[in-house]
Amino acid sequence: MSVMTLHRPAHRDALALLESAFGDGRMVTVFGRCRVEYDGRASSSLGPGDRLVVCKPDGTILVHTDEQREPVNWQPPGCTHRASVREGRLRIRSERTSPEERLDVAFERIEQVSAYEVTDRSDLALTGSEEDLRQRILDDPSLVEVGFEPTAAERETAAGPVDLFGSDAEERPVVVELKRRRVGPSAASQLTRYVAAVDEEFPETGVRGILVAPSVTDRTAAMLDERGLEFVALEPVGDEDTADASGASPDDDAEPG
Amino acid sequence: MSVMTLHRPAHRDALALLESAFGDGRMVTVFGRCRVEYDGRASSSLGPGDRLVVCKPDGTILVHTDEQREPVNWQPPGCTHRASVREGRLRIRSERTSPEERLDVAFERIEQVSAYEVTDRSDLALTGSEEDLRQRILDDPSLVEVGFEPTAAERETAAGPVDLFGSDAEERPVVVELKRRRVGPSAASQLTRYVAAVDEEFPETGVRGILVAPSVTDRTAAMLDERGLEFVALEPVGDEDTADASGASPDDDAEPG
DNA sequence: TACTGTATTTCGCTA
DNA sequence: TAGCGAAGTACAGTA
Repeated sequence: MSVMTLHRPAHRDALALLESAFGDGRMVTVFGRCRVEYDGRASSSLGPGDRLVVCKPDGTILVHTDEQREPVNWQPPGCTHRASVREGRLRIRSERTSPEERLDVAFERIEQVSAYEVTDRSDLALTGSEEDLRQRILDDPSLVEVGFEPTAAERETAAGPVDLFGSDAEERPVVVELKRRRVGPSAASQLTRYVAAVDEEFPETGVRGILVAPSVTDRTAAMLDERGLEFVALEPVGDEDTADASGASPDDDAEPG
Repeated sequence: MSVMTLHRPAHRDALALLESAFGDGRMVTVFGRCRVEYDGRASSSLGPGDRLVVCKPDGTILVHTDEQREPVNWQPPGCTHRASVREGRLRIRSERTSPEERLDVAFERIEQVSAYEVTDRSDLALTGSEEDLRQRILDDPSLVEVGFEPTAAERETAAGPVDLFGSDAEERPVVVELKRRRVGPSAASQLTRYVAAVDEEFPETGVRGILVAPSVTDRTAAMLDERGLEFVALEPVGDEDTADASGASPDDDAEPG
């Protein structure tokens, strides 16, 4: 069966399902009143409350409350889950090494336990990333500046890899830093680091630094200005009127009403 | 009842439960074969597969596969969820404005739908954050350096707020940047920015910059050195042997075997 | 494994 | 609301 569910199970029955599912590679959800203790890179303690706990076959565990996108507690992939019953509580312990981390969830009441057989072969196709912005520029370098000729992407420097490297119409080296959204001071610092490193490679050549992003904050614009760096406004995807609520997208066959 | 669950429901029955739960402020999980389309800050398309979809009453929606801590698709809190049935598929649409974003999940098969009544009043108590590191230093400034006197936390400068600001034994201004874990180049850049800003405030005073963190990468150490910045090794919590598997913690009443 | 940077980052805080 | 920086960030790519 694809889903196995127990409602208000006795702890020992819940335990049996959990152990079976952990052994099987099935995904598990447990909903009930629990406490959570975490110790590792940091430490945390969470008092009693109703939460949804999700255990994935890859060793991920998530503890979700009724709010926020982020789990209140979690363990990343690669952990080992074990279930047990001690002192009238169903416990799930998730551990890993390097770093040494431990998560303990103790249920005093279980409303529901489910185990799911999951199959998912599809990959996510995402557009609008920084990678898309880079491709857009490589397809048409004049978007940055007429005469700009990119010679390398992710070019290594003493300060780390530069998004785009090339030369301008006057053969001066050009360092381009790409951001998919409006940027703050850290992007200006980053570009500064790269330009300084390239400047040591090619002294006296007047290395230019160009930040390409949809927009910059005022303080960042000032920083760029002070340091003789440039800004070009550009987005990962062309002006496609992405958020058009009036026109129906091709694959959107839903109708209101 | 605290949990309401339907197994392999007809779409219209699943729809009824979803609409009721969205109206109620109950949390919902749906497990089944679905496709997902997202459009907003970026765009994505996800082909058919079995996934666990979680809808929270605060407007969060998560689409989880059997792998990774991160949902393959999501929508943050504040969104509006609507369910419908079109062309033989149960659809969940989650929308928000500013930014305009839309997530569509279309189920071709539903294995299980559950609605949960969630109550959670407990707050997470976390230790080991950067804030703890700051408090540790304010309690004993000599951890940074004998003679260091902090005068302000989060002190505003032209480059942004500085973690700790104060003076050394020789009355020189000191800028301290705190990190709870091993740091890379961006932390050095950050400190550089702050020191430059404070240096403009107090010219000719020999403003010092100190990075306080557990450790730094080699490249970062070189950057600090070049710029005349200093490093002090310190962790958010004292050496408490946090990851001690042999000794039982006070609140750990679980026994192996 | 360690280092580096991106992210539909999310989140909290402050002006 | 926008700006700014932290996070138990997670995650991918590379050396």
